[in-house]
Amino acid sequence: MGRPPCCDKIGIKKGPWTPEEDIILVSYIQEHGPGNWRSVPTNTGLLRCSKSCRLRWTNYLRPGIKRGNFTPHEEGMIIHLQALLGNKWASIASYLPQRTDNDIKNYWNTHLKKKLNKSESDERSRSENMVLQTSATRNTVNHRSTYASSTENISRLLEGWMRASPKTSTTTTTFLEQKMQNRTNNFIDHHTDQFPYEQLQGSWEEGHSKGINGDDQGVKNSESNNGDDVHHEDGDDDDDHHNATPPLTFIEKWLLEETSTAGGQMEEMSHLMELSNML
DNA sequence: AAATCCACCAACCGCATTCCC
DNA sequence: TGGGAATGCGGTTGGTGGATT
Repeated sequence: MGRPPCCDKIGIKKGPWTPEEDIILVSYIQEHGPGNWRSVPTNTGLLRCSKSCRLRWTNYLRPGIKRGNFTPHEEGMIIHLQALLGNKWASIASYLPQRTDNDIKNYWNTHLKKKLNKSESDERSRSENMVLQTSATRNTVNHRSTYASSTENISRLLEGWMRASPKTSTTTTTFLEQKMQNRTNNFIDHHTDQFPYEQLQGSWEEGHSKGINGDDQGVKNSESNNGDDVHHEDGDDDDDHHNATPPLTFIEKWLLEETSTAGGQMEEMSHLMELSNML
């Protein structure tokens, strides 16, 4: 709207944050809590715009952030969720509470996209041969949306991932992560070759039309991680959205169903309901 | 050992949305 | 209710370090 970017102001510093700046920002947030970012530069004397402060906090300094390599389970989650939600990184990040949207986005752009492209091109060359041989199957394939075709490739990719992936992870630590891992394992174990994409798509589109989709409607972005080490961001309007208990999205329902059919215990269900409330 | 290439990721930019007066 | 300001989000860039030539 013609508004000059806040970081264009004279005297505003750009570039990598120094440890000193980090310390100033962290100690300020420890005292005042996150939120009200516009007051941060003025109150701390940091030569950074409010936006930059917020970004530094949410993507780097915030407690509970897990850094380093993504586990195969996390990778699988991202692939699934990207197929379902598209490039809604904030929404995807809400399902991987220890990862930031920026982290996930970077990982997708640098690793997963390449993998998928490769598997897609492999598949294309394979399917070209198939098409020549079996024209009878062509119609059903052509009637599928791009959504379906892309998820098929994802499913194939996951097939490889499943086989390579250990059943127990030594890197996951939290209850939440373990639950996610179980969900993913159960899903992979039972449905890799028969994932109901068409069904999903239908329900998803239904959800869309009812307003389940959207950045903040169906999938709430959770800034709260595993509770213990997280300062909840109070005072920020957006956090009100985050605090609200969201309705179960289709994805959550699907994950719950997967778990219940694989395990089915009530205890498990209640844990997952808890998780659903957390998200 | 130096130059070049490449992958990774922190940080920035700009648009969209939400808030507040 | 409208408009300006603040905030959130996704795309993109640029610096850095490791690998390769």
